[in-house]
Amino acid sequence: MARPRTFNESEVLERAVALFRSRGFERASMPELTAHLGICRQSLYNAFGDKRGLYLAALDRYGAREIDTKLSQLSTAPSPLQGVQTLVASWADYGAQCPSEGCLTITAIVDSTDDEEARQIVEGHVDRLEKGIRTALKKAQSAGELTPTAQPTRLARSLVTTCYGVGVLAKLPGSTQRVKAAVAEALDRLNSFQP
Amino acid sequence: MARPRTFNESEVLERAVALFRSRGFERASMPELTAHLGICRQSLYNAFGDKRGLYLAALDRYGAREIDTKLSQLSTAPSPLQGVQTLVASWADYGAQCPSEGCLTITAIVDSTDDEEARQIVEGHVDRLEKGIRTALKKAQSAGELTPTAQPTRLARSLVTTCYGVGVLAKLPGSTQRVKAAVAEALDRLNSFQP
DNA sequence: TCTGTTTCAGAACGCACGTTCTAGATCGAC
DNA sequence: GTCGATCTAGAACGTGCGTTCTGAAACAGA
Repeated sequence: MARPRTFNESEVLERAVALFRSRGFERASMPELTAHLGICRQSLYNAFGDKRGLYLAALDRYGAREIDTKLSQLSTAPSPLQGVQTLVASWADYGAQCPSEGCLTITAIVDSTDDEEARQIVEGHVDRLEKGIRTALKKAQSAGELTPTAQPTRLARSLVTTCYGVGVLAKLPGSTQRVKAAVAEALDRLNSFQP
Repeated sequence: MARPRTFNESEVLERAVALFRSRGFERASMPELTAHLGICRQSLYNAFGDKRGLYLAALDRYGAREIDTKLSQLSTAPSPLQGVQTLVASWADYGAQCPSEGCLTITAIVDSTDDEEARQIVEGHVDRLEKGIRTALKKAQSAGELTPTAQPTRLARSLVTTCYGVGVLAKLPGSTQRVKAAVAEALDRLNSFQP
């Protein structure tokens, strides 16, 4: 009876993510969105309610995928500490990224301060990243990769802060060296707790 | 012949800074601006050209004042190292700030990616902060407050990144502990280079 | 084939925006 | 007092926005 959806909602969402990343929520207009998403206005409204609904869905999709990617570096590493090292080192890649591919989470933090729902979505992603790092650091400590004097919780919190600092400054073309330095310092700090 | 300006342009600019901080560039509408600035539309256009002109002026004013404040902590301290320590420690205050008082520099970095002029303004401020810290660290090293193994340039770059990471996460209500941890870690890292 | 939903293209809606214009009041300089 | 620029208040401009509506085409299930 009912005709199933013909367009791929997941692909549409990914394209929305891309546009929101490069244009932001306000500047990404509905005409632009429909053009890049490959579906007409009406289908978009049927699927996501309105522009903000699409944005929240894109925000959640982006954050989940981003954090998944980061955390997978922890689980696939030979050891917990090496996992964190790999993860932190990978942040240096942000320095070489195209400015139009900035972190959507950071964008949302900055200009969705008055959108409680958006805030909760991004806060969830940040928390998840921090938790993943903290867990890995605790494992590393238990495994003897870190000295007992290391403070996994504090370290994890600090590393997350560095991560988002890198995410912001990477948007400034002249910050390549800053990003590299921040990553190098974070790694040195981490390694200073090795026995 | 000519009648001098009656309103205080400096005060107007400060009020513009406050509104742009809490609302962002796009959301701060002209009616809102004229209401909060205490001058009428026409005067605003005469003085600043247009909305973007006012924004750039506010951005520059904010950044200059912000960096001035930070750097003054370096110059008034008993020693170069204590100056940096005081400066870094003060970033923890961001954690307790009202969300509507976020860093305008960060806002500009995030949603003025395609405004070359705005980008240059904020890049100048970031550079100035980094340079101030680097100079202080070099002085500290020369004075024997830091070991010869410390790398002032790299440290300064890393600290600036931490500063802006703190600035972003401070906008998330649940980040008080993260901000504190980042500051504490940065201080520990700094102090680890003391002879 | 029929039926009912989805998709499409595009027109149309109301609204808020940044900006410009008009006209009168204000006030320092001459 | 006169001149000329500045400030005020408010109407009005055009534009682009998000959204809704219209009607026809596409297409899966009965």
